[in-house]
Amino acid sequence: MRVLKYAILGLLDKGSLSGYDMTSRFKAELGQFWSAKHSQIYPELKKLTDEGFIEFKTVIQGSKLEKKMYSITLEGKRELHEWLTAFKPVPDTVKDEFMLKAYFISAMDLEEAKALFADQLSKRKEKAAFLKKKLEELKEEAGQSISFRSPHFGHYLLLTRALERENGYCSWLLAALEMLADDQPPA
Amino acid sequence: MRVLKYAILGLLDKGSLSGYDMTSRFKAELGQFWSAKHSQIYPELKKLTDEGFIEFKTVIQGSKLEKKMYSITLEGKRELHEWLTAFKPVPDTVKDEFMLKAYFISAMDLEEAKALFADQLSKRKEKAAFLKKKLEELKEEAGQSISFRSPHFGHYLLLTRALERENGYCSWLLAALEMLADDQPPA
DNA sequence: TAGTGCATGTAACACGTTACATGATTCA
DNA sequence: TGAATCATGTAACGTGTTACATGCACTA
Repeated sequence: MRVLKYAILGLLDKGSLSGYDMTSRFKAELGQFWSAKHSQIYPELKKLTDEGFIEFKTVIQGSKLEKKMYSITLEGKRELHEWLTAFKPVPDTVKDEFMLKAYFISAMDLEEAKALFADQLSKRKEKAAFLKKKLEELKEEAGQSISFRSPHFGHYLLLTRALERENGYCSWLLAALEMLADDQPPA
Repeated sequence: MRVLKYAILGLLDKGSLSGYDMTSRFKAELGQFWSAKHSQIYPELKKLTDEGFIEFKTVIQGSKLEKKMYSITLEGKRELHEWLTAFKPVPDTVKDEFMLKAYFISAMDLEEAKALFADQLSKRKEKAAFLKKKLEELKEEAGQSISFRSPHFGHYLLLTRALERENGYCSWLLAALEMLADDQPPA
């Protein structure tokens, strides 16, 4: 369904960007929920240009370095809007390698399972703390309350969801670790 | 990192299965966190057999229909165990197309955003209800309390995590919808 | 006997990552 | 002047989906 196509259109709808800029965006905030490497972005930009959804102007940076600043066309805006407002089913599978290990927990012994879950909890806690800090920075930057009209609303939604996701994972890991701690070894 | 390889080894560690059986498992419980189509499974089974991690016996079903019952080798068990107990970093990106739309919310008008979020909430609620029912069925089937020693523990972990995941998504959607409802249109 | 499910496989294509390849700019 | 960052592209490979292809078993 070419989601990268829409990710690019959405980014360009907020303003002109180079391919390099997009790569950076995927590494930053947006990266919690979508990402792509430059090797995938550049060919997609070419394709979208050919299809007429975006266009570019070559800009000289410094004295020689060329970069292509892309912007969205009217056709592109229409295409983006159509995707945005379309209802889609919830995906059946959201892949999670750690949960696959959890499903196979019976192939580990108790101490190994405890170590695995404890490691995961510490890493998830760290990520949650990082996201919490990001959210506090955003709230400070945005000043008063963030609402639908705020230019930061999209970013706010992203961060609150990512934080909720990590916190939920931590709660579950903690509950699982408690069950492991309660284990009664067979006599 | 060939995660499908380990998913297959993990499934076979619990008992012999045909390729068809594995496809069914991915459609059922395990499918919340990992899945693969038969077109990907069959070549992987061949590869794992060549590598010596699994082996098969051809069984006749009925009078003619042949099926290959795979089982894990000692080498395969060692390989599985190594993967299971290895600590890995939390992935930077867990892709979520809906969250990409949420990030681009400013390209929609208020009514469109409300409709999109309301649709997603109703679908997520439905999925949460389905998972809750599955969890209750498991608890009933397992009888007394489920612990590390229970053969259902892996399944229990999977279901509780999947349910927590959907419930968390619902809470966030509800909070977002409240913010959209509170919108003060500019005079 | 027709439809659904069981059972296995390959081919073509789409999506994604790693590696290869090059060069300019900025700042310490 | 060396390192990090800006900037763009292609090639090879790995993963994942859809479509093509076939045939048996069960049951309504």
